Amino acid sequence: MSRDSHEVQFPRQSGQCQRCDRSGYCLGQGLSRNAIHKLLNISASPRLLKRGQELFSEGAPFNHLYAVRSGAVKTFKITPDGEEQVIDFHLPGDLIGFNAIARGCYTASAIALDTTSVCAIRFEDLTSLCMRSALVQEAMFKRLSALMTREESFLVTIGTKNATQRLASFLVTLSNYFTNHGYSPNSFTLPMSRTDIANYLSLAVETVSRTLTRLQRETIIDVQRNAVEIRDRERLCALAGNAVNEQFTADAIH
Amino acid sequence: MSRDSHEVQFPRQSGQCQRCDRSGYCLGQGLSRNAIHKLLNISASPRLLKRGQELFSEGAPFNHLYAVRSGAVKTFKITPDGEEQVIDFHLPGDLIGFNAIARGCYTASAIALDTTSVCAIRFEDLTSLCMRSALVQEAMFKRLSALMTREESFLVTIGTKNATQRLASFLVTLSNYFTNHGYSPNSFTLPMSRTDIANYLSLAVETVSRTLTRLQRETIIDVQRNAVEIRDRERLCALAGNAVNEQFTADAIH
DNA sequence: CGCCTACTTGATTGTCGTCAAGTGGCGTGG
DNA sequence: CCACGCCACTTGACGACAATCAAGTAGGCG
Repeated sequence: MSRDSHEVQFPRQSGQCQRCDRSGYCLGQGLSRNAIHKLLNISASPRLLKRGQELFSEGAPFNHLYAVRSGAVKTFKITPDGEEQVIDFHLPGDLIGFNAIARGCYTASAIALDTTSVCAIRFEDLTSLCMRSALVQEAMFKRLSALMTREESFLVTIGTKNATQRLASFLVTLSNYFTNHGYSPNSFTLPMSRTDIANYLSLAVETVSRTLTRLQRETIIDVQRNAVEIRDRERLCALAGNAVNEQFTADAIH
Repeated sequence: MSRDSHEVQFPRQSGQCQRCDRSGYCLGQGLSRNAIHKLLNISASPRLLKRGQELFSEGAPFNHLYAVRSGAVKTFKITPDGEEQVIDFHLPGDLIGFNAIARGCYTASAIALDTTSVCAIRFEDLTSLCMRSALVQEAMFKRLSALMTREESFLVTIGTKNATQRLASFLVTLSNYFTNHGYSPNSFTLPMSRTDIANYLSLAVETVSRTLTRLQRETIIDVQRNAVEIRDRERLCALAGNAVNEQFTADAIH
């Protein structure tokens, strides 16, 4: 890192992976205790980011993957006309930076949406660990594959769904994440702004706002600022899935 | 393969990778001669598909990656409402099936758009090769990463560009592919139908047709059936990139 | 208290999807 | 060999959904 001026330096915390409550999780579930221990030897120290602080920027040389421990991160690109295109949101348990492997430099910028703690994992170390542990290698391939699958289905979402369905999918995805991580499925806080959501879902901010309002009027959700409550999971999922019938939308307009 | 009834059987050809004119290429450039030879030992026999024949189908158990040797393949999903969503087109040199690693079954179906020859690569063999060769492992990671980057930028295309820009991007991408593979950059044949293009670019068939016509009227391209000729690469790239000025579109309408 | 930013709400426009009617190439069968 | 029918594609008319433009509201922070 000493010469890596493109990446922001953060104060080192005392704890290592051993102290992390997600010990080993960041490289994939299904790893044996043994594999986790091997892993621990290569893990770098955690870093703390304040809201709005940059983790890495597009084009910067790639050396580390980052595992999100807490908080939230968005990755994004700036299009030639100066618009921000949000690529993805990353929550605890996510690993960021895989895109950079091929080119050797990050293909997007990453900033913290909130106070965030990340573990830097030297990619060089990780690949050498993969050479020694078939389990870790398998976990890496699986993780990369899962990310591709995720992007692929997101692509289908953007390509085929309308604004309401996109928002619904987005909320359901978030809810599922929170459920899987032991939080309340039906009541959570959006770590990102409306503009971020809009840029992520390829919609205008106004459309996001209007659609959320409509979902609220339909008593499907309740939104107070960034606090979301899912009131009718049934209907939300129906919309997210593939609502063929759009009467809802028609009704909701009036 | 004996129990793999979900995958279509094709007559085995006499040649192995040794006879393939793309020897070793399928697992990534940058591999040493040595690595390629290791690779050759694990490569399975090539298969021949006729136009419209299925290589694998969504949900079938995953055992093989497929390297396209010649021809063209499309991967697609069927949405709940019965529509076909084209995920990607695959040309010679491409490796198909990475998405399946995580779940253990294919996440999309694949069919040949034309007479096509593919090499089946047993994933199990490939991972074990990765354990023995750091070069192959690196190539695999890079390839997966490159695929993610590609999907990511395609996502930006779908999310931010209009019909004209999407078509232009599509044509430029194809042209670049042909250029990189030693074919004419400005004159090629589309292996896929208008409907496939539409499903891929998330547009209506009619829009694809209209837009191609418009590009032709503007003397940017020339389309005769599936034969495409790029007449004004300059303007096509301008449209594909990020044409801020849309006068072209305005003009072309009349 | 006041400014600034984030968000909301309304009015209008435009792009693209849908519906509908052609056109043309190609294979099949008489 | 021609006629027919099928399918892929084209072209036109219309309407809908979401973007844009514009104004207004409400928190958060100095």
